[in-house]
Amino acid sequence: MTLSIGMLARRAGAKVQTIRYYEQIGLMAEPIRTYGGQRRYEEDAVKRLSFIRHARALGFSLDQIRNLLELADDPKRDCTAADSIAREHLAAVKAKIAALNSLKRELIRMVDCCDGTDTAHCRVIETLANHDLCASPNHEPVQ
Amino acid sequence: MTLSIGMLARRAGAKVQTIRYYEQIGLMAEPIRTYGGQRRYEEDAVKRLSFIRHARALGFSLDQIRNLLELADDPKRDCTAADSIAREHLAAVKAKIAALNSLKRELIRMVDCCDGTDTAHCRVIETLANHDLCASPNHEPVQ
DNA sequence: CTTGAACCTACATCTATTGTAGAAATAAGA
DNA sequence: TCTTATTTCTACAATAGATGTAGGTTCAAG
Ligand SMILES: [Zn+2]
Ligand SMILES: [Zn+2]
Ligand SMILES: [Zn+2]
Ligand SMILES: [Zn+2]
Repeated sequence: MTLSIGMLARRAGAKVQTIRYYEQIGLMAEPIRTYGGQRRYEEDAVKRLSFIRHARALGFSLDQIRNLLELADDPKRDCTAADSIAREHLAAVKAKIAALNSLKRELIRMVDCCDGTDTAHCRVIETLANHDLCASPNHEPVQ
Repeated sequence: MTLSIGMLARRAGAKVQTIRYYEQIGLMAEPIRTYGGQRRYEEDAVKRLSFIRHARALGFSLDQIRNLLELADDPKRDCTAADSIAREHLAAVKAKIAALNSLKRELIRMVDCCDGTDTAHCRVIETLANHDLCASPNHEPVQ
């Protein structure tokens, strides 16, 4: 029993286009085709795609996922490499949280300090026009 | 005294390409040109570009910035609209922090639970392959 | 055999830049 | 005035990770 791309999409929680995109960038293997040229997938494609979607939901990049899949395909291998990809991602998530918390504090200050009259005296506009009104000496890039 | 695009870039902390891009999408006005076709900016371009870069550093989207600039150009206007753009952005930042904190907890669990033998028994790989091993019932998209 | 749903490829779009190539302009020094 | 190094110009491509569209084909059920 093989699956059409639409059935695979439903089984793994992905869009059809996304599956074709993953195939295009070499993350999913090219499946067999019907005589008419439509893709037909085996059961293991569901596993692989679910792995990818779950890892995406947890914020891993497609490049990290590519590496994790390669490691997972080699079951006897020491898992240090896999763990360090996760730790690297965790570190990135922590850094992003820190940067966003800094933004959050600054935005709260802006919003709270505005007495809400006209834009000529709006604290939001003033702060954006003048970094000296910010509390933090600089802003880390968020993405 | 007018400024070349490179001088403007240095004054406002932007890349030359970025300035041309902002002009292309209508965020910066088209400046006058020399006979040879090079851009020459007035002093107010520094202000406008600095505003944009500062707002970007605080995470506002170019669309939000476009609206903020339009509001700022009309000083007698009630600043409610400006404030609500900031509040909307603040809400998005808070939501992103919450989603990232959820990811962080899950990643810590994965990393901490792995006893680090081979990939066949790696908790990181296992968790990515099976959402049932996750603590949270679902993962909010982060971006 | 018909028909509607699903599928195909190829391309465009989104955000916010950044990089490149090849040509032209400018500013400073000789 | 001439040379030369730096800057600027346009146009296009690339980045990440999908998603949307157009126009055409295939599949499966009745
Ligand atoms: Zn205000
Ligand atoms: Zn600031
Ligand atoms: Zn492990
Ligand atoms: Zn999960």
